[in-house]
Amino acid sequence: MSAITKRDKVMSSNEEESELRRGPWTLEEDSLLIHYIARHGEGRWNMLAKSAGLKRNGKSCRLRWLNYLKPDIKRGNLTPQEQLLILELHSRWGNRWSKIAQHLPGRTDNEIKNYWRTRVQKQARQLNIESGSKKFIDAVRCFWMPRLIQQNVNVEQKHNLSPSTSNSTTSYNSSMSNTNNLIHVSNSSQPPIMFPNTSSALPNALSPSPPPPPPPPANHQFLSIPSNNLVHSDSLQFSQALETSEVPESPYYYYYYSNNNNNNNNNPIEESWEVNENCNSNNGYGMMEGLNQEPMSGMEGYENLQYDYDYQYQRAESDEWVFGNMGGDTLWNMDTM
DNA sequence: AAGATGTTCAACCGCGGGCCC
DNA sequence: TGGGCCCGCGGTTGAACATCT
Repeated sequence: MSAITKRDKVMSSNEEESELRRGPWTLEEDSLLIHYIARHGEGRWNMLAKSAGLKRNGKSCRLRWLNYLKPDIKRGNLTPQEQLLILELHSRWGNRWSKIAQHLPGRTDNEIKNYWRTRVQKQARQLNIESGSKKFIDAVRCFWMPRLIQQNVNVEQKHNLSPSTSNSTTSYNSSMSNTNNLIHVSNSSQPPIMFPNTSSALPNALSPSPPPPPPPPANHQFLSIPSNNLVHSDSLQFSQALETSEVPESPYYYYYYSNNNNNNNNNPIEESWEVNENCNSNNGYGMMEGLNQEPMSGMEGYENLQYDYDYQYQRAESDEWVFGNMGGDTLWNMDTM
């Protein structure tokens, strides 16, 4: 018999290709795939597709299984905790969707990617900031993340985990505990903020507190948001931005983000989010007080810190939130989150 | 009510890496 | 060592649905 030429193979392959179905999966196809994998397991997708009697290529079967049919796929909207984790991990790893997805059980890389493109990038467009830019990451960390944390608090209050009244001027006491696979960041009058601790998410929140964050750079521009917007509105106008740079008056509270480069273990997540209490005057943060002090003063001893801080300040007295590194008339719409 | 526009997300595509022969 | 195959990843598309005008 004549040998099968490469051309024959290509033609045969093309004929098969033309018979392959594309587009949305039918219930029948889903059923075939589910039952075949239940009996034989997954993998070897091209062979699987043929053996299962599916007129699909292996890639399509794999995608359908991993992104839709697999039993442990989680359905429904991303929770604030999940959104927070995505923002955090993306700021660390960029578009490494599968890597990010590994830390959100039941969520697929495709889902996370879609979330990023449809929600997060939309916000970036509305803010007129290039997503992925330093400015955008700042905005995410300084504004979006705290809002998600606030959402967490609201959700947990709703579930009566810790009945209490919300009081945004309450000081955080930095107490932390680790129970039930959750990291708790709690304070005396609000329910704990919980980060999922799956795959050691944000594990270093339990490590000893790093040194206090530096004061904002002298060239930081601050925007102030009236507290009634913060509390009641889902759509915050940034147009009330202060025109001039201003160091926030203390007392204030901040979230800070530390990138602990001293930690040389193999844990892929090296950062921690912590909520700290500020600190009136005589505690090492005193350089933050007052508008007339040189913002960079008080940095002695911190020059060589291997921490990369981002921070958000809240004035306890005025209940205003002040953000660093943002400018322009912008709108951040929480409705789309 | 209907067409235009915007949004979401399942599915496809191309590419690169790893493995095997 | 190079070619073929498989797998997984990130980017992109387009159908379905929602909202706006």
